[in-house]
Amino acid sequence: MLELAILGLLKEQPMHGYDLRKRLRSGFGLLATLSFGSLYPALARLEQAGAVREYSASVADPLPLTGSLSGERAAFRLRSRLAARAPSPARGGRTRERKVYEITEEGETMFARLLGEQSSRKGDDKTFAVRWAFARYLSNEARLGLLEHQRRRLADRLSEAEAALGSAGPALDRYERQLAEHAVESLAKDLAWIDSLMAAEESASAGDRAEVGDLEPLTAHTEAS
Amino acid sequence: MLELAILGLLKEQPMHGYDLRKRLRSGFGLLATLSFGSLYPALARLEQAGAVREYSASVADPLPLTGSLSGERAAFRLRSRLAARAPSPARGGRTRERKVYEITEEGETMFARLLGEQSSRKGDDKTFAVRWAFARYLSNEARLGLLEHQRRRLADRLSEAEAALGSAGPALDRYERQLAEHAVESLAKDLAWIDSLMAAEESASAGDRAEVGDLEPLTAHTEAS
DNA sequence: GGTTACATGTAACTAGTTACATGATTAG
DNA sequence: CTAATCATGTAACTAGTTACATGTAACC
Repeated sequence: MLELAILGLLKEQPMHGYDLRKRLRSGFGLLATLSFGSLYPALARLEQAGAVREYSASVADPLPLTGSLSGERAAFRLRSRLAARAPSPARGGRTRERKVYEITEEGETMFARLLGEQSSRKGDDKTFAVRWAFARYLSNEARLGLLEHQRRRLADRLSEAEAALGSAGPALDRYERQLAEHAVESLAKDLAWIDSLMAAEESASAGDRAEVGDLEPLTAHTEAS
Repeated sequence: MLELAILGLLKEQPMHGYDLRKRLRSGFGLLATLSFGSLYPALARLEQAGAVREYSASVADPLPLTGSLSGERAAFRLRSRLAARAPSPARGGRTRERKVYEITEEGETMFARLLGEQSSRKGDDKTFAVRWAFARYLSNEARLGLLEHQRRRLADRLSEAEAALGSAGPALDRYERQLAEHAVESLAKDLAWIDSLMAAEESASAGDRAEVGDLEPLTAHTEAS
């Protein structure tokens, strides 16, 4: 899952570890506690597997993290600029070695595989969150499949939680009951969220097929960005 | 955390592994996927540490999982009954070996330590959930401390998530935004839940001190079970 | 001159997972 | 008689964590 997230971020833009961690922590709320102790080994594994390539960089100007250049082109320009640089940077520049990673062709393949690989064992909520963050790389059908899968998981957990409240309910003390009730509420809300995403996907899909007029077309194309 | 949950359940009643797993899966929504591969090693570790004691049992009548006998007394009666049984059970009885575990004095101490140990590193939501399930074993102050700790964690994550939506918001695609917005909503809801628990604790605490009349005493003693 | 943020990594540990292996009991 | 459920366990693996170790650069 961490691999998927790293590859997805590197797909947008080459980055070094420290920035990757910042993006991972803020971008996906659920990876909020990611530490270097897991990030760097993960990068090493990805490099070993040929999914990312690293070039040591000693750059005077920081990487354009807020830049609008997209993917491959940004990487290419950055490499060119780095290659053209003198080995000893100007005084006041950032001389500390930074390993900048970029995704390879193999990495792109791996990313696609990890993103699509939904039926297999892996399936916690964080994994779903990471996949959904990169849902733009999926086909409409794959997105719907992902949502259906997650919906089933949540529905199962919800009925288990409801059953637990129903059967063991009277025997629970106030704290256990507070916990069980909150679990049910949270799951119900997550489920409703998934349903809203599915509705949005379905109307977007209907819109794509230019079938306007049967599914409240007002909401079909108000999607931003 | 698994250790804490196991000890907490065994504190109520001796049990064997299979039942322990059922209780863990249904009782705490968050341990829903617990597998034997982690449960049995955990029991072995606890036994090694002297926190639980095991007696091989070959019982014809199933353990009274729904029984109303509490803790020590139930364990005592069960042991007595087992000791009095003939070694070869009647035909049709349950001859399969079942290892019934019970908590020891050392285990009680360990449970108390694990339950109170809040400031240390451990701190995911599941850990909080397990602790809250056993909140009846904590003092009023300890309960409030636990809630305050969890509140701080959630508030931090919420402001991070809000900041991410605010700063990176415009650059996010629709899927990333859906994710970020849902994260903010979920965290806000969890935070509100913690606040309601704190309010309930504070009024219960006020009620305990017999200071009626200053904190809307109507809600102070409506707590169930 | 000190604190904070940047930057990379390793070692030991925590806490689980899936897949496999085995076998008894019960319900249809 | 066969499938489901009960019951216990091991081996190999996954995916992280904290604590340690090291140093640079920017800010005040």
